[in-house]
Parts: sequence; structure tokens; C-alpha cells
Amino acid sequence: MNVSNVELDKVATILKLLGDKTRLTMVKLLDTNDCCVCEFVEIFKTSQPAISQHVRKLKDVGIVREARKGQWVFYSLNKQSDYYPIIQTLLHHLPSQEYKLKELEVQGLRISCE
Amino acid sequence: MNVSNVELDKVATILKLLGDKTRLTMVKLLDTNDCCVCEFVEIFKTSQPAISQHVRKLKDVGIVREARKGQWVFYSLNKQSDYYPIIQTLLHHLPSQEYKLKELEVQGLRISCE
DNA sequence: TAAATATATAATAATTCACTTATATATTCA
DNA sequence: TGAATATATAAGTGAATTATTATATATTTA
Repeated sequence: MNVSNVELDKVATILKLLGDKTRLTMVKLLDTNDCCVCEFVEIFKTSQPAISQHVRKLKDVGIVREARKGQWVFYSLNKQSDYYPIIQTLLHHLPSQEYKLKELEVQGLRISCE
Repeated sequence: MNVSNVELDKVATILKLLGDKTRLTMVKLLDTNDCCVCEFVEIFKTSQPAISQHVRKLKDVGIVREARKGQWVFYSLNKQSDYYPIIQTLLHHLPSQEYKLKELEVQGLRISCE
């Protein structure tokens, strides 16, 4: 009784990617907000190249998309991905991470899309 | 709007474990059947120690349980685990792997619980 | 156009992972 | 009890992973 017909191998690949605290938090945030690299750098207190490498992995399997907006590159969840249904049900089980964005806002570090 | 209140870090750990083709298939099978190590050895065409190490990892985080039945050790999904709700929704998205057990049966390699 | 800002890529080092081989432990059965 | 069967553990190895530092590329702005 398989709801979707995505291959098990490919799901394993997606789960491996999401099996990382940083990337899982990213995806949880991206489900409700677009974010740019510099915001992630602030949120995760890690280097900019580390963040770039994480988002690239998510982009390579098609679960996030990038869009340049001026000097910034914004990332968003790709809701057209074959894996979005699985990811969405997964994210439902996770506590909201919105407070991380709230903290950025307080510090004046939130980048607006517009 | 978090359905469960399991911590994100811990979910990441679970997803990393399930982000392996062998373990993900195991868990999918264990959702509907108890299996012993020697069956997994046949199914995955890998060494007995490799299988033992996989099931131990699943046991260590509490998502499977073991029960000795004579000379065999049977593994089952622990439906009492805090992570079972997440795992169950995940498994709904995977194609059935029952055919692997059917193949064993045909070869007379299926071990009965009784 | 030059400086500042944001991001990506490359090279590399430390860690983790999944297998292998060898061996130990537990159970059954002749 | 001793041989056979099933499983677990330990040690070692090669590959994959994640971070870091250094540098390249792209965009904005003075």
C-alpha cells in the first residue's frame, strides 16, 4: 500500500541529507520562509562556505530552489519536488524553528525579499 | 504547529539512521513482519556482521526491539517508540518490500516465529 | 571604476561510516 | 558433551562527510 511511488533508494538519499541538524532546521525554516545565505550564517553560527555547501546539497537533489535577488541569493522549498510530500509530513513532526528568525529580526539582521 | 514534541536534533539522528538503503528497507519490512538476522543476511546479500551492526544501531535508538526465539534473534519495530509516529508516516511513502520476503519463502529460507 | 558585500568553489584535514575478517558467545541437537 | 548453527563484538580499512581556509565570482554603491 504505497502512497507514493518514489523509489526507496532515492528516499534513503533524501533522508540522509535531512539527517543533519543544520540541514533539517534549514528545511523546516524554508517550509514557511524564504531565506538567504547570510541569514543562515547568522542563525547557525557557522562559516559562510559551510552554509553554501549545505544549501547546494539540498539544491542538487531538487528539494530547494535558489533565486538571486540583487546581491542576495534566496533559497526556498521546492514544493514541486517529487519528495515534497514526504518532506512535508516529516516537517509536521518537528517543532517550529521560527524563533530563530524572530531573533534575527530583533537584531535587525533579517533580510527582506522585497 | 508541531504535532509531536520530539526534539529536532533527535529527529535528525533518526533520519540519518534511516538514510541508509539497507536500514530503511529493514524498517519497512519490520513494520509488517518480524525478521531475524539470518533472513536479513539473505535479503541483503551481505555479511552477517554487517547486518548485526545495522540492527544494533536501530536498537540503540530504540526504534527496533529484539527477542530471542531459540537459536534465532527476531527483530521487530518498537511501536512504543517516541519516533514511531514519524517513522510510520515516512514508511507510508515507500513502496512495499514484501516481495523480498516472498522470495525467501520460495527458497524455503523464511524462518517462522513459532 | 574601485571598494564593499554576498555567495560559490577548491583544497584539505578531521571525523564518521559501513564494510571486512577474525573471534567470542549462545543455543540446539546428535 | 561436542559439533553445528545463529548472532554479537572487536579491530582495521577505505570511502564519505563536514568543517576550515583561501580564493574566485557576482552585485551594489560611492
